[in-house]
Amino acid sequence: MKIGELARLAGTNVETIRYYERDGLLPVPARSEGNYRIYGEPHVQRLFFIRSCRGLDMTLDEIRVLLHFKESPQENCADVNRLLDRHIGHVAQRMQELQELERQLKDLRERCGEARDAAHCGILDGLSQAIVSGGKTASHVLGSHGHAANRRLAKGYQGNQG
Amino acid sequence: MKIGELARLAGTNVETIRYYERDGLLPVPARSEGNYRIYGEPHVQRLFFIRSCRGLDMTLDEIRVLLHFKESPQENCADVNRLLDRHIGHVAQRMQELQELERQLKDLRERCGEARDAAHCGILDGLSQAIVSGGKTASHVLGSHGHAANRRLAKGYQGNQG
DNA sequence: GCTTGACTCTGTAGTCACTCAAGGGTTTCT
DNA sequence: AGAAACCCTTGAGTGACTACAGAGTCAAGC
Repeated sequence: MKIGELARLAGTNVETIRYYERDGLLPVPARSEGNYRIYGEPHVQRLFFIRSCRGLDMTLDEIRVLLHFKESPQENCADVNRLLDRHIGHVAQRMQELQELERQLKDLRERCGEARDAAHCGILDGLSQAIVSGGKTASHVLGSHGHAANRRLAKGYQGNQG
Repeated sequence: MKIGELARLAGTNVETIRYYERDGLLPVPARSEGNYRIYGEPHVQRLFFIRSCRGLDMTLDEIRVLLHFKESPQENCADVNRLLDRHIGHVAQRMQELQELERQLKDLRERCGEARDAAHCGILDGLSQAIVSGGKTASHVLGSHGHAANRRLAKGYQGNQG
């Protein structure tokens, strides 16, 4: 099959597939006479695996490790467990951070229950006083905002400025 | 004061300050004879404000809006409220996503309670079957992983591969 | 006066996981 | 034959920084 069909099957877009190929996650496929990439079932399987892992928020590097284990079935899979455990740890940690964040934001929000002029806005005052003094908690996990790329995935979200 | 002192005060590093200047978040400061940036109290205040907002995971664009309101005290601050409400919504949504993620990861983890060979690893099997078929939930908020930059902030975290 | 070291400057490139666009070639349908 | 749909490569852009190269500045000590 050609790249478009593969993309449809996997629910990705074609640029992503080509990106994975460049990045070494997908093997270089055969080419047709007209220089089109030609994929087979193994590619479908592999792409599904990758997308499945990405759906679990794993990095491409983590996925690379998992793919390695899939390719080497004789190896012990303790490392797979470790990788997953660590990943679960990251997710849990990020959730805690977000909970704290939510608390702080709600605190802040209560400082300005209704609209008045910015000069007396409790929110701006609160931010000015750097009420958020807690030490840098940022782990390897990122904030509540994604990059532009991901942001564009969000059909319902239309930029910040309103 | 010079940029290094400002950085120490705010707990940032100097590149970040110069970045904010380039990006228009910090006003262009005066220069010394030797072409060093010279900052005063207003810069300190402003940088604190920015870092405070960043600590709440706001984007630089969101912060730009807030700074605008700080500069225009006569304006009505209803937009400040809206911005904060929306931000709170994003955080809440991301938390829900992470909860679902955690559930899936733990499910997956249980498929391989103890180490055996990768050929029979329930985790790899699970990932291969694309058990995570739920629709793309990615909102404008991002995954549990940050970029390399953020990752480097995490003193305790040493890369993925182990 | 000279050296050493800490600090600062500009400019550029890299991070992650893609996405988008330009400018062309190929295939398929009518 | 012509149009539409698909595919190709290359390069640039996203956010919020970080890192580095190569140069200049400054204060302290000898």
